[in-house]
Amino acid sequence: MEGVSYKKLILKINNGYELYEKLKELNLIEDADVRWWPHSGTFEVVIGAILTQNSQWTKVELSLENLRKFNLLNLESLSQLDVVTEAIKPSGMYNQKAERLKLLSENIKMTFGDFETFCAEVSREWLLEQKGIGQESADSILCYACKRDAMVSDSYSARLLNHLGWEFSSYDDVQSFLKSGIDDFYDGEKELSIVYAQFHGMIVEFCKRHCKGKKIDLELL
DNA sequence: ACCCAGGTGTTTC
DNA sequence: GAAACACATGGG
Repeated sequence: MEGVSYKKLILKINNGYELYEKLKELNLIEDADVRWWPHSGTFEVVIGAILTQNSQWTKVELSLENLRKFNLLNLESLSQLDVVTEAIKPSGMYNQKAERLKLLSENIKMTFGDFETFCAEVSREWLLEQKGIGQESADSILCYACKRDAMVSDSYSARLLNHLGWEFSSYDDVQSFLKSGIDDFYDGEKELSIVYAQFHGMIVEFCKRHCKGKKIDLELL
């Protein structure tokens, strides 16, 4: 294939909804995979949200495979610190993460009893009180495990928006921008929670392909 | 040998 | 508050 020429254009994005529409044109996620995060709606998402912190998703998949192999993907088994630590080594920072998974699973059991009740009743505030769960992980869990209307922001979102000419100083600011316009212009075809879920998914998929560190190729936008 | 990856908590100014 | 650091592995 000779000289694929990309058309470079200065993209003017005024709010989150315009970015959402732009990304949608690129077919970054499969239609069938409605919520994008693997095994959305299951406890595995909660574990993945911790494991993926500052590590590559491909490594998280290895850790999740190990956990699955030893039947550790459940609230009861995560208390077994030693085996869990061993299983999640591929995704790094395993001592911290294993300790935090143990604490989190124990607190979920103590406060909600089971995962279904947790999903139905947990609040963002409760999640933020847990050691090892910050704003991004809290929103990821709400959005992809509990299927709530939560817009996840992350370093990819900030980086992408930076390259589009926007600067933000906090997680909240980036999140607000991403949500801006969506309530007003959204046509109601799908649930809002799925719009948010896919929006963040598309940002990640786009950046995984076109953003490396501080570099980014916006040719495709 | 360096920088990075679907962050968070702690310490220090 | 913000800035610096630890956490830890494996790929480019």
